[in-house]
Amino acid sequence: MAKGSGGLSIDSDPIATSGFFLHKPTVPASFPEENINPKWKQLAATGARQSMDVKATRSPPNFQFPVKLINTNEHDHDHDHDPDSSLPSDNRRRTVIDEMDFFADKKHDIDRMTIINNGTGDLKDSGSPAGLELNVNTGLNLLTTNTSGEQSTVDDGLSSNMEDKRAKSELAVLRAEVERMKVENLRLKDMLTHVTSNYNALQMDLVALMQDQNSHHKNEQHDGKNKDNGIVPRQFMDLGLVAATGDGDTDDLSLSTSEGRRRDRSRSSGNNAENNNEDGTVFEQDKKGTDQREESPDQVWGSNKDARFNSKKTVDQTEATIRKARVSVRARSEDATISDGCQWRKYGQKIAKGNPCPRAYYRCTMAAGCPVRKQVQRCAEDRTILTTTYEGNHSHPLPPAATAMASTTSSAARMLLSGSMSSTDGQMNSNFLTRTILPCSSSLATISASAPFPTVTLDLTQNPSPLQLLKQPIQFQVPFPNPPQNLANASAAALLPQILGQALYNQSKSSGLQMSQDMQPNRLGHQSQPALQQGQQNSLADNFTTATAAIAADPNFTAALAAAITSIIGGAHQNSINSINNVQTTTSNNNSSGNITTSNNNSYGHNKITNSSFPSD
DNA sequence: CGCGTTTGACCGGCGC
DNA sequence: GCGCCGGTCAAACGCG
Repeated sequence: MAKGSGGLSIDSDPIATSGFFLHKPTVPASFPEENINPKWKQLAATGARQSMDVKATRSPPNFQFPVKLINTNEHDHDHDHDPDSSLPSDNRRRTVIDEMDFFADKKHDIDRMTIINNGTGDLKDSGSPAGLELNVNTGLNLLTTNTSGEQSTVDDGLSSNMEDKRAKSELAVLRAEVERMKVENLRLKDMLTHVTSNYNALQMDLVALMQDQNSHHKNEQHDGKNKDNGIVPRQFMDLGLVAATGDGDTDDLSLSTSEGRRRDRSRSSGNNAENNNEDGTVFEQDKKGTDQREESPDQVWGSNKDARFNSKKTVDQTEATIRKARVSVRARSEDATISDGCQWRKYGQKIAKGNPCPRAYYRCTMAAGCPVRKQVQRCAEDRTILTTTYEGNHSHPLPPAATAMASTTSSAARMLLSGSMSSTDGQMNSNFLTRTILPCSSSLATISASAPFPTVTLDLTQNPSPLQLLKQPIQFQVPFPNPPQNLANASAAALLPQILGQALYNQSKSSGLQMSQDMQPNRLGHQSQPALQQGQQNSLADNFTTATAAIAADPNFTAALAAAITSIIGGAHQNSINSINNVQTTTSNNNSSGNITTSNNNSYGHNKITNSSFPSD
C-alpha cells in the first residue's frame, strides 16, 4: 500500500452529525440506521482492511449535547438530522423548548388557558414528558387555587352539558397545576441563583487556593535552587506530583515522562531538537536514557538527596503510575474524535489486537513538548462507539474548553495514585471507590487499578431510559454555573470526565485512604472535610470536589444532566433536579458558536491552529 | 509548496 | 533469547 494513499484510517470519516448521543441507539429517532456513517457499515462488513480513501474532512467536530426530552417532538428530531442548521445548537435547543406547548394535548380545549400561561413564560417546559408527570387528576383539587373567577368566564350557568363540566374541571385542575409549577419554578430559579453564587465563591476560593499551593510548592520543594522563572499558567488541576514541580521548565520535564520514554530512542533526536527548540534544554537529559530520565523527576521533587533516595522507589512507582494513569471515555460519535478542547496531531495508527478497528494516536500540540496523548479507537462490537483514552497532563495553559478533560486525567491519575499506591490494597480501594462513589459504575464509570495502567473508564454510551430519567429522584446536586444555553450546547464528554475526575480525586483523598470514613453516597455533598493523609489542607478544594463527587455519584448522571439542563432552561419540573451547585462547566461548543477545537489540524512539529477559535484567555 | 496524513519500520516491554 | 504487541517515528505522499 502506497504511503499516504489512504489505507486504514478512522479519521477519514466524513462528519455527518453530532457525535454524542445520550439516547440509546435503539431509538430510531435518535440514531437511525441511515445516520450511521456508511463507511462504518463498510468497516463492519470488511474489517480493518477496508481501504478508505476518503480524505478526512476539515469539518470541526460537531460534538453536541443533544438533550432530548421524550416529548421534544419533531422539532428536536429535525435538529438531529440537521447538523448544518444555521442556528447554534443551543439556540436550536432552546427554540425547541420554547416552542414546546405545555398544553399541547389540551390545546383545543383550553386555548385560553394556554394564553394565560404564555404570559408567564415559565411553564413551557416541564422538563418531563408532558402528561407523564403532570397527572391531571380531573375532578380533584379544584379548590387549590383561586380559579372561581376565571371559571365564571367559562361557565355561564349553562352547565347542563357534562362535557362542559368536565372541561371546566380540567381547566381548573390545570390552572392549579400551573400555579403549583409556577411556584416550583420560582423555587428552582432561586435555588439556581443561590447555588450559582456559591459556585462562584467556591471557584474564587479554589483559585486562591491553587495559587497558595503553587507558592507553597515552590517554597517547599525548590528552596534555594529555584530559578526565578515566572509562574507558568497551569491547567486547572495537575497531578499532585506534577504540580510539585513548580516552575515551567521542570514542569515540562516531569510532565513528560512518556515523552521522555519516547525520546529515549536514539533515533528520536530529531524530535528532541524540536522540543528543545521550544523549551530550551529541558529535554536534553532525556537523551541519556531511562536512568537519567528517572533522575529528573527527583530533581524536581526536592533538593534533599537523602530524602530523595529514601523515597526513590516510591517516586519511581509513582511516576510510572502517573505516566500510565489514564482516563478513557466511551461515547457515541460519528466523528473521528470527540471535541475535548485541545489541539491534537495524529502521529500514528495501529491495529490493536482484539479489535479490527485501527487505533489512532494523537498528541497534544497546543504547546511543544506537551506530553498528553490520546488514543482513539472504535469499539469492535459497536462502531458507533468511540473510545478515547487520555494520558498525561498538559504542560501549558488550557482554554476553558479543554480544562475539563485535562483536569479529568489529572484528577483520575491522582486518584489512582492515592488510592492504589498509598494503600496496601489498591484494588480494594478501587472497588470501594466503585461501590461508594460510583454505584452506577457498571454502566457509567469503572475504575481499573489492577490493569497495567490504572484506568478510569467513563461509559457514556449507556443511557438510562427517559422514563427513568424523570422518575428517578436525583439524589445529588447537579451544578450549572454557566448559562443554560451554554450547557445545552456543552460537550458532555468534556464535562462528564471532569466531574468524574474531580469526584474520583476527592474520593481518593477521603475514602481511598480513609476507608473507615463515613462515605454514604447521599451524603457526599455534605462531606467536605475528609481527613487527608496527603496534607492537602485545601478544604475549599474539597468542597469543590465533593460537590462534583456528588454529581458523579448519581446513578443516572447523564440523564440527570439532561434533565437538569432542560429544567433550567425552560422551567423546572420538580423531579428533574433538586438543586444546583458547582461544577466547572467548560464546554466545547460546536463550530457555529465558537469555542471549538478539532483534532488533526496541526502539522507535525507545528502548532498552527487552523480550525479552532478558543476564546482568548 | 506547505501542511497534515499515512504507514512501514523501529523500539521497548513483557511473557514464554 | 525469541516473538508478540503496543507505542512511536518519520519519510513519503496527497491535497488544497
